[in-house]
Amino acid sequence: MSSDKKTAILAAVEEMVKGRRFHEVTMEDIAKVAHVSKGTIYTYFRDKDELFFQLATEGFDKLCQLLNNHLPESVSFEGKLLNVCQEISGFFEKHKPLMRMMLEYEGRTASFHRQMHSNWKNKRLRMVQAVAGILDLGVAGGQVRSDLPSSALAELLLGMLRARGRRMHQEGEEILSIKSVVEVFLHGTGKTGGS
Amino acid sequence: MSSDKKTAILAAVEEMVKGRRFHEVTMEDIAKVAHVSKGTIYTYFRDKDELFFQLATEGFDKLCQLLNNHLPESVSFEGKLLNVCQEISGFFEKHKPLMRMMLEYEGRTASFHRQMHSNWKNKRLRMVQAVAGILDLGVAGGQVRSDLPSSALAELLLGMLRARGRRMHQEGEEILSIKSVVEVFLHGTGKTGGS
Amino acid sequence: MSSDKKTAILAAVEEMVKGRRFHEVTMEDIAKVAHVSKGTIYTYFRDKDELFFQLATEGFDKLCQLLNNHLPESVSFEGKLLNVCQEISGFFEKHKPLMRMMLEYEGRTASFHRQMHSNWKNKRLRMVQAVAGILDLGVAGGQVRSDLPSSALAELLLGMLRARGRRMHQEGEEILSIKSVVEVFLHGTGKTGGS
Amino acid sequence: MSSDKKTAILAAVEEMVKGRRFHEVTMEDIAKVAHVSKGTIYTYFRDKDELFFQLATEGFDKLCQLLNNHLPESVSFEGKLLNVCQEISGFFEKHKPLMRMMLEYEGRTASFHRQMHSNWKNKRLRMVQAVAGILDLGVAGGQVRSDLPSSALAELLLGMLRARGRRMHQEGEEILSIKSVVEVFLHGTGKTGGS
DNA sequence: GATGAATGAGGCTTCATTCAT
DNA sequence: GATGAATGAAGCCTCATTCAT
Repeated sequence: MSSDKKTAILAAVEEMVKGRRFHEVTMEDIAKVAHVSKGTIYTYFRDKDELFFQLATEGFDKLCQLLNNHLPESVSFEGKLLNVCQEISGFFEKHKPLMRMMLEYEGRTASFHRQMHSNWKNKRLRMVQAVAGILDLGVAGGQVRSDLPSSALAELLLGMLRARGRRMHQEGEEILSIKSVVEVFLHGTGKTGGS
Repeated sequence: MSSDKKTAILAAVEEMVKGRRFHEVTMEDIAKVAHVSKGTIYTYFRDKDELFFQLATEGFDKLCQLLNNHLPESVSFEGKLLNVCQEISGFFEKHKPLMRMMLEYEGRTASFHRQMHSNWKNKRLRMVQAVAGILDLGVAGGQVRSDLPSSALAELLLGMLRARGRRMHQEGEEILSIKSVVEVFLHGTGKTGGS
Repeated sequence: MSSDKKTAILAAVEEMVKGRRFHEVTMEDIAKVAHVSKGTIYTYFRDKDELFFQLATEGFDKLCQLLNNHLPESVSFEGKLLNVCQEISGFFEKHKPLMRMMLEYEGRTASFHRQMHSNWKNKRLRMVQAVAGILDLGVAGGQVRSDLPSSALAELLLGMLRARGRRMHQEGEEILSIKSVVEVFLHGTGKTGGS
Repeated sequence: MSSDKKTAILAAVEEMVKGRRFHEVTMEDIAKVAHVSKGTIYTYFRDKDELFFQLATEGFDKLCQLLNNHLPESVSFEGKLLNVCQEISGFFEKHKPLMRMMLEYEGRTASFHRQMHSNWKNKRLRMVQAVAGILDLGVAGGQVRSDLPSSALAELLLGMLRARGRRMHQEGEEILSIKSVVEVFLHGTGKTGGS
């Protein structure tokens, strides 16, 4: 039951972060949306920063879980990779404001408890490793080059997916499919790169 | 002379945005760093939001200027693209906190003057088009596939560069070079993708 | 058993009042130090004010008890008075923070239950009377002047002892002994005042 | 003009401290009584503690000033001492709540800026020395014993005056006059002590 | 009786903004 | 145009108190 309230609070923040910046979301409003009292928030979170940080961190956890649970949906490596990218993109889409928030924590060394920062780095690393793990399958199978570290390639792939998520829709129309992104990632933009 | 103060104010904000979030940078501090009075800031900017927004917007302008001025430094398309990517990466590196700030404005439909938002979209579009313009050279020269819109590819490339900028350094060591990123972009990660 | 808890709570407050002011001692902390739950405190005390007030009041009771129990330790009046003053000083020393707290209630007509205030006055009066009772022995024996009310003289003596307690130690060294205070009280500061 | 507001704020606090404890006087109320805005208080005082502390400290200053200005009102030492004691008592009477407040700071080592505490000790010392200075006249003139430090005697005298101030009035009637206190101080309570 | 999670009024403080000089 | 003292709305957070278990 106690965990109920914590969940409700986090959900409220995630909801309110849409279209608002950190300082535009007040504890008062969060309490109202979460249907708890202001004081209750402080039972579960030391302060506003920790609350937001925990939400951001949870994003990584959820994504990791997703990646670990949905791996074996295809036999071929390319199929697996596409599946994974679709999951990731869906997650980005669904948690867009959360993602934005998480980005805001990037490189923020100051203004945070030391423990928070290391926590952040660990969780992010684990998420990237989950993607790199998929790419390693491709390396083993000979479909992915081995001269570059798979974690670095994973970062590039994530960067592409994020870029796609940001801009690849216009007035409801999809400009660039996930399939295309994966294709570009695997074979490049060169003329001969088509499948 | 009046323009001097405006510049000083913007410079102060850019300086202070390092490691601080919007609500952690106060008008008082800005005035102190810019060596102007608090009231003077309001001579040049309607309010704090406009001040920050103008700074973020200026980032795009500067990058556009950079891209337009430094195009013809190489003869081959690949060389040109590498040059451009190096410029962009350098810019990202130099203005990292600014970039983070700009991200905060992404997808923010609410809480902004209507004019601000359209201004933002225009400037960003122009920046992407500047990159896409380079890619068009490659399309014309046959080095880049034409079945995907060049602006979309430009976004992907920018996403990769940003991802690299975020994580590709560890303890001073470069994990992934810009050259590698361009290579992956042009030829993909497939085994045969090497140049 | 129930009285045990009440005692523990009062002891906790006395402990915590050292170096902290009323509003710096929280019910939460008291509960923790007393090893009871927050709610339990309200079983024994109506509210925080009553809790603190009862502690302050207890101080007078304890002192009265002390004075009544230790009277007949010397035959001569001067000896008795010295004994009493030593007891009082020791008590002041031991319960210094409590004494400070009690001062806070002096002259506080507002913000208190009517009953509290009269309770306070009664207890204080009884304490002063205990001291005046000793002085009456001196009056009867001809060692103390009778033209001034003994209760008034008792107040003066208490004031001197309190002043001594506050300042008469410096880096462990005793500047003014209790004996000297009693002597000044009895014979004044005049040149011929020595015994 | 700026000093005007600071004075008004301090006056407001002194007014409000009557019958209220520290935590019962709110910044909101102070602002209201002083006819300034809440924010203005923070232009002149770092926080609530500093505000109250400065008021308490000012008490010593005022008293010192008083003592230094009113010395030469009588020729005889006894007359001078009586005059001084009357000044002090009047001051205690007038600033009773302030005095109580000042006492609350006694022995409070924790919860204060280090500088505050040393400031406090200095000011108090100077005040006691001002009284001791008078007593030194008596020592020089042979009216006051020299075997006890004059500063210690000054503390005792102050303690007596404070005790008198606290309790020597009852329903408008004066129980113990200042003259009597001085007399007791000079010649003691012994039978032969009368002047 | 005991507990401690929940409450929410209210405190302190900050800070964007104004405006008289 | 420049200044910075003054403003006061509004934010974060605390903590005395209650009450269901």
